[in-house]
Amino acid sequence: MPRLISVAVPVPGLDLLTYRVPDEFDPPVRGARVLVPVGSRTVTGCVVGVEQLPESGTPVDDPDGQPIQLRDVLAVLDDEPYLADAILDLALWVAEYYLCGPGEAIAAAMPPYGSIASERRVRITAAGRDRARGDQSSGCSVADPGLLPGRAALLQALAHGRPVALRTLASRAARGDVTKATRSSPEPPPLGRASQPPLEVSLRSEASVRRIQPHLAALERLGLVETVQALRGRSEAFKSIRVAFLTAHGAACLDRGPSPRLPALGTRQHEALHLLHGAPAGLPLQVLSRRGVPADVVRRLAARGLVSVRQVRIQRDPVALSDPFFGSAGRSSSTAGQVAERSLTAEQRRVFERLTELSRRNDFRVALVHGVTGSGKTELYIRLAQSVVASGRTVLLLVPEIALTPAVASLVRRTFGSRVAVQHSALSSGERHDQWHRIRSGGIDVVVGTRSAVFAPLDRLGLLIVDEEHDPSYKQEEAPRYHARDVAVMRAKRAEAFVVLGSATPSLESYHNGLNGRYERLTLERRVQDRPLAAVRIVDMRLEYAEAGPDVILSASLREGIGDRLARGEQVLVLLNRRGYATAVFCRQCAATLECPNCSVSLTVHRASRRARCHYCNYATGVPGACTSCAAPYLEQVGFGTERVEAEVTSLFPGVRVARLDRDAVRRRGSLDALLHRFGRGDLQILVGTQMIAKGHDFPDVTLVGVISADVGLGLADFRAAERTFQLLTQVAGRAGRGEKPGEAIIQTLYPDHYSIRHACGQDYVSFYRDEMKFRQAMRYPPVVALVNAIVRARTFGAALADAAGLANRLRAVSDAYRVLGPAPAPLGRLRGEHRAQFFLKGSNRAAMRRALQALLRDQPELRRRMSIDVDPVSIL
DNA sequence: AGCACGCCGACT
DNA sequence: GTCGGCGTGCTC
Repeated sequence: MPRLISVAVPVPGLDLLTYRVPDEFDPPVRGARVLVPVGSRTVTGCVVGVEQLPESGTPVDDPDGQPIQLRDVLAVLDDEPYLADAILDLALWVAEYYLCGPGEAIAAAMPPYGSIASERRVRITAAGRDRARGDQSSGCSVADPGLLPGRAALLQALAHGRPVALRTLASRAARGDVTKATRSSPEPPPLGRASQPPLEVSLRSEASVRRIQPHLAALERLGLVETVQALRGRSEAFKSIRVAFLTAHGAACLDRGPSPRLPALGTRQHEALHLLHGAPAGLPLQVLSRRGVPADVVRRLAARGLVSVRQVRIQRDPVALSDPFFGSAGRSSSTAGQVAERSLTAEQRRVFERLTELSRRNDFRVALVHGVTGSGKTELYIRLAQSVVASGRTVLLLVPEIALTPAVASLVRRTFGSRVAVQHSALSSGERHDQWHRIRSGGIDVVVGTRSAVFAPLDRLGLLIVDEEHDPSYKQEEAPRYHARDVAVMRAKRAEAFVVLGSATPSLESYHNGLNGRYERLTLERRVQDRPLAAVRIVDMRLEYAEAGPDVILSASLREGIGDRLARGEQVLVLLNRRGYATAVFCRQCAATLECPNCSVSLTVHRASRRARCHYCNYATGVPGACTSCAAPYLEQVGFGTERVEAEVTSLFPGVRVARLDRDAVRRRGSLDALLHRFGRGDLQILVGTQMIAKGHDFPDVTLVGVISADVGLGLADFRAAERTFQLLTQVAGRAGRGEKPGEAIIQTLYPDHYSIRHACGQDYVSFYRDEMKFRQAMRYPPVVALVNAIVRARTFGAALADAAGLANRLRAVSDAYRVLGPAPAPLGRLRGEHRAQFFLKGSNRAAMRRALQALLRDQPELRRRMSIDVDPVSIL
């Protein structure tokens, strides 16, 4: 009787599928990977359940009760679980809680190169080759009269004979304008009303694949090309290097000295033997060549049997590569190397003792460490981790985004040596792969990583730390839309481990849980060494504009403040949470702004690239000289971003060493590290940037932080706008005065009386919490209720709204355990060419909300394509 | 997410 | 008719 397994496949929204295991296979264990057919392709799935075929009847029925013809597993890739039960179960919980498919959630827990999938490739046939050759020899550029030009071009692109993946072919076609050639008329679209805006097709490779598909089908029908299914994936993702060893024979020759039987050894060959003699573990060929022994010398020695060369698997080491302490930058000057020696303040000691006590109970608990910026939280984390590792359990330390990871990682590395692994998105796939396998093999005590590291395959987990737990980057904004902090808490619950959430500005959710007793609240009110918090000064920009005109960017106070610090050789951070040079291009004649053709936002001017760009879909166009709607030449660039502030600072303080830190400036790998390094070393005096500069860096020479337009974001239609603003201002003010010298923050705003700005100036979290909770209570927003956001996409706005209304009504009819709000236009009414409507579910009965949505998706699985559901949304924009 | 299928308007 | 663009449904 055939055995059956249920398998999670990496197909969005698909539930578990059941496959038969052919008798000749050993049945796979839960957590093993299997190669299975799905439709017309082959994918890597993960075994979630192993079952026996029922005695008779139909094992699996489709929704209409018809039995499904089960297919066979093609291959079993693992003898033992690839994903441990703990990880697999955690991923399945994520799928359930965040309403995504099990395969999607499991994919988030998989390392790079963990999957193999089939890929359709096309290859030219003999007949096709004849035909293509005919084209070339005929010499005329208008090829084969029997073939459309596009098809002839595709054939030419395949003429070399090797199978080509569709994606590759499509991009080649897009570049080589194969598809353009298929368009009958080369004339540009008529001017006037451009009803179809030019979607940036090249960005959507899926679309270009789609475009060539029918051409290929036609060529295949003609017998000119054929399709081959090839498995793609890397069998050996580990990196290996070639290492030379002295053989016994070689060693003997050396001992005997110059042997009459080996007269032809050159000096370099001798040298090589000597070098290898001193290195019993062998020497990599790379090292030998650096010491003057080229590879061919080694090869000759190997041919004589004096030396053997072996492939040795090595670990890529991302920490060593990007360790800022190879210089002397950033955190190093105040914390690194001092963790062990420095004695704790009385307050730190009290908190540390309590944390240690809680961690020793070996059960599930959550502590919220609410400590002001600079109160030494990182130090506590590391000491606590030490004590947990000493007790034989492992530690997972989550940090927000990559900006902080290298600094914290190398600090941790200094404490724990090589039993530390790092996981974050800026690592190459190869590095992440290596780190993942190191963790899984059990040689790791501490993992430091960003969001996705919450799935790190650590065993014997004793402690999970979520640093800066309020940080929005813990929320994944695409499927699976999980929140790493909440997944960490769930993981700890299942592993009976201890969780520490730390922040100077806790999320309202966590603080609320602290007050209601679900989390234990521990407070650090003072900075280490009793350093004062930065003095905060508000500059009312309404007064500034009245005095100095509407074009002022840096207020008189801020200019003066910067001048003072520069004179004293101190450093300055300038925050503006908005990228680019100008935020919009505005026509003074017809009042139109230059908008993205695909999204309902204005384009941002980037000066460096001389382009106007959409920050949502990446559409870019040249900055026009005249209005695109009325042709008037009176265009004005309004609003400003970091690029403009950088230019302003440069012109106000000629000769000052200033740099910009935002997503545009650090796109290249390693440039973020380099920039932070230069600033930490004092090569730069001023750093202008977005919220990236606010995140946890420790630069002791920064004594002034300036905030331009503190209210960016307050106007957004997001119920977390005030919380975000408060957090950002408090965090960035915390960057000042971390060394010997006291710090100051100057905050420019149009709303000096807004409570989030007022309380941030007083660095008064508790008052902010109280005021913000009044708003959340009144409006019934989290953490008062649970919130689910659903966005429905459609071709027209009317269709999106109508579909959303239908769904909202169905949900209302199912249960009254929650409220359904909407539908309404989504804040970004148009995104990437699609219209969007949204509705919300609010209620305190999460299970009821989840069940209703699950039922909806079960009954209308086609919705998956057009609706996205966000449980516990962090941003509703 | 792919991928196949089938409909429909445009054009030869 | 044929071509090509586009929406829809399916995947054990």
